[in-house]
Amino acid sequence: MAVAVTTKAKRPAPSAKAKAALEPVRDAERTRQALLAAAEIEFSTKGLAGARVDVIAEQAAANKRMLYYYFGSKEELYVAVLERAYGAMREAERELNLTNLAPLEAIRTLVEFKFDYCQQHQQIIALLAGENMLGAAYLKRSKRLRDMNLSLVDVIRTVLDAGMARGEIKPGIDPLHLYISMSALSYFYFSNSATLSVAFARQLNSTAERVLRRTHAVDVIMAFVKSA
Amino acid sequence: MAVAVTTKAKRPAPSAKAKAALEPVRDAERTRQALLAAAEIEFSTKGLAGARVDVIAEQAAANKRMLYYYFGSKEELYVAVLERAYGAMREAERELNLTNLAPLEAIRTLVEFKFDYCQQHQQIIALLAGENMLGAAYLKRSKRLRDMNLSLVDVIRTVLDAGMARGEIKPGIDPLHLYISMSALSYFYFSNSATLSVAFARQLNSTAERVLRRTHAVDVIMAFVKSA
Amino acid sequence: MAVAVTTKAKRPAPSAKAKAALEPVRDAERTRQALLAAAEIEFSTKGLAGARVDVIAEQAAANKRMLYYYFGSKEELYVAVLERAYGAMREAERELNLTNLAPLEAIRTLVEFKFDYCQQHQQIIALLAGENMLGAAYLKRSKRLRDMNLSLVDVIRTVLDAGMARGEIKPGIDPLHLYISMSALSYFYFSNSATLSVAFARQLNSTAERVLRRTHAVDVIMAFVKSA
Amino acid sequence: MAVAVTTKAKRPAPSAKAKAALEPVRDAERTRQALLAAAEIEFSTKGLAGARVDVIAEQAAANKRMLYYYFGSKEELYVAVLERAYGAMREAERELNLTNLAPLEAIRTLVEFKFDYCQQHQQIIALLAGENMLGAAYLKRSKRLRDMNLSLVDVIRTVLDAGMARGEIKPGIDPLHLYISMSALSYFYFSNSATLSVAFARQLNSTAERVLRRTHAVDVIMAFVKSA
DNA sequence: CATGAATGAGGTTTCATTCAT
DNA sequence: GATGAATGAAACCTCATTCAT
Repeated sequence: MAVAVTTKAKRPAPSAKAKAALEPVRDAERTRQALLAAAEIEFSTKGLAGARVDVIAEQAAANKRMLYYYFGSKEELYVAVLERAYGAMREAERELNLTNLAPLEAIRTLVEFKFDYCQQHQQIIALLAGENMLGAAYLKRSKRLRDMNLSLVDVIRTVLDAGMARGEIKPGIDPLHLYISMSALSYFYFSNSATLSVAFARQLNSTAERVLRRTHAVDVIMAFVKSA
Repeated sequence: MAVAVTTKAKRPAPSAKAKAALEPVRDAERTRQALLAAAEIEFSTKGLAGARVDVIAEQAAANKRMLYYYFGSKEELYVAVLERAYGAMREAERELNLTNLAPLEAIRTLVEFKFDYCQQHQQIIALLAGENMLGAAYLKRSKRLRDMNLSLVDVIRTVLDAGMARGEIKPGIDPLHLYISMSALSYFYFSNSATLSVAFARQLNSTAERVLRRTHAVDVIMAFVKSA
Repeated sequence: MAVAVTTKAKRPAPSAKAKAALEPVRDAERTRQALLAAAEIEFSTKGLAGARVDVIAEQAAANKRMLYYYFGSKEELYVAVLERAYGAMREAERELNLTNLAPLEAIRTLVEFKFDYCQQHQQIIALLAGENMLGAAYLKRSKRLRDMNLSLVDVIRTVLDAGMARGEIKPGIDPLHLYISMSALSYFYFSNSATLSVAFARQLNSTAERVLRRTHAVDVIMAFVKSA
Repeated sequence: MAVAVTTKAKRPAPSAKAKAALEPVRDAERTRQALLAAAEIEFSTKGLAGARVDVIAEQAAANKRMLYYYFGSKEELYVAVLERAYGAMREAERELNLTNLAPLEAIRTLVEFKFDYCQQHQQIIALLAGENMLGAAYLKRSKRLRDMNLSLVDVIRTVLDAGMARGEIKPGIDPLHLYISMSALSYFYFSNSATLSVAFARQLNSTAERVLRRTHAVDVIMAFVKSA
């Protein structure tokens, strides 16, 4: 979804003339992006092993050969998808500028952001689920991904300290585990909604349920961080 | 035949008569269980699509044909694994007898139970992750699994009501979402430990880290349910 | 040709009953041999790169899957073919017992043997030609082949020494280069008969021509070794 | 365009006019030759089937499209390579002027020439080996190659007759088979040096070994032709 | 109940070749 | 003359499954 938009945004429909002059790539980039987008869907719904190269090519309206032309192999395409999705998530986190907000406001914002990002990028959740099943083998392999250090934890630490100084946030909170909890409350809801819905015979994907969940997640975290 | 000899060798030679009557049954069950155990590992580490029938048979020290003899197909074996793992988890939850405890104690117990169960059965987490990627297609298909209704939510509701009556637990908590949060705080930590460890360059699987996490999970939930 | 004979020789048409009892292999060995035989033809006429796995399977009246079942990969099958052909050649050389003959007789016998073996196993010539184009990469890789040390050179040395002692053979002949020359005179005639026939517009494969060549090869070597 | 710039850079900037007229032709020929050279290496090391069009183009620093532009197809390029190499060899033989030499000197010269040519053009040996595996199919197909009749045999016949007349060369030698033997003694040594080196655990490519071989080849042939 | 051999459908990958610029 | 992108056929290989014993 967001991917297609991003891609489109890159080429502001050039005139026929301009195109001839400025576009040395024919449609290389477009094809690449189409393959990535199709692959993201395929990998996130079927996993690395279950994904089919033919399906990806077909969905990208590209030739199967192109997939190898641009990415080398199914696995390398998978890594490319992972890198892009993971990188985008990190990038989004980095752009939050939480330190500009009041501490409690920053915490609330982050929880809501996590929830919204999960909702808007459910493929990433599935992608990560698959990657975790494989022991993060491909994430480890990718230099680009390993290097994306999560400075967000530092930001959280700063926020917690500021809140403590103000007496609004209780002391002794581990910023990493707080981050994990904030992620967990949203991620798990989306990642396991299928089995949960069956188990509880309650449609957890509904809009009403989501509103409920978002509020709940915020409440849980806020109750935890506030000083008594 | 050589086959019979091999089989016999496995345990103290019983009388010829007893052997004819009892042995095949027990060995059959043993083979079945070996296949299930091997399959659980294979499916939970590779997913349904990535799992290999040959590997399962080999790991079970059984013949591939037996797999089909007992389970019919790879998918049916997968469902059997799922049913067993999921059923066991439900069974464990049912045996908790939370209503015998004081409300806050019951909540704490449940959170700790969730954490401990996740830790002790990490294959189930991976299994569920895979199943969720597939939209819970097989869980839906299994009559046995659909019928395992989660009465635990009712138990939680009862506990919450009792706590409210005592003034120990704040009102307005949705028992289902509380259950999801309790699960999430432990499940996510285990299910995503591989990618989280890479992302934060911090070994989240260590014993020290686990102790930390368990306490943290309890703290988060307790802070949330307690009346202000 | 010889291959098929060898294979057949291994199973003296058992009665239906005996077969059931004695053959635990179903047709494993037969299938393996059929694949090897078909592969030898395919590899020797098309080379490793040009050979087609499908063709080999079809010619062996086997399923393509069996090829991988027994040999693992096209390359490993190629090595198996090479090992068998090369090993057989060495074995044949080893069985010559040249030291029992008078020196000059031994030399003549060896030249004639080389010629006859080349004629009877022209696939090996083509196989070796292909392998040499690849820099003997696979021959080097095969432990079995590397270990087949050519003691024949030692035999030749012994023969030359005996001949010198008798005054029948001239001194100073390098046994290795003599062996290479004996091989060359026959090998080259067969290995290059296709291009030579075109170049000289003379059908070098004819029986008449072969008789001529055999005599010629013997004459050249005998003239060389005899003391003046 | 960038292309023109690159091209220009290759040599001393000619006048604009001259450039338009002369450059394309010369560069065309240069590209053609680069492709032929790269193809010779590729075909001689991998064979027709194993050779890769991409590799040839890349090694020639040319575009793959050019390969098709100039040669039409991989096979036609192969034939072009074969024609060039084979033609050059024949041409070299033709320029020997053996009839100007004394008979025995002529024979010796030819053997040495064969050896030296093999050593200096080992790609041709590999090329011919590949072509022979294919039954000389492409050599047959090429009109140019078929027409290069090997008049050398006639020269040899003349030399032999002259030698016989002088009483220096023994009678009854078939000039074609003598030619084949002279070729064989050198060709086989080079064509099979890879497998021979492995088989005898002796590095046959060394300079010392080559000197030995050259002398040996001459000795063998001279011993054969000389009248007793 | 158990096993090794066999199979066909389908998966990933490679290749020579051509198109559009 | 030259180039990067694109293609379809076919190559090698894998997999779940079944047969014959």
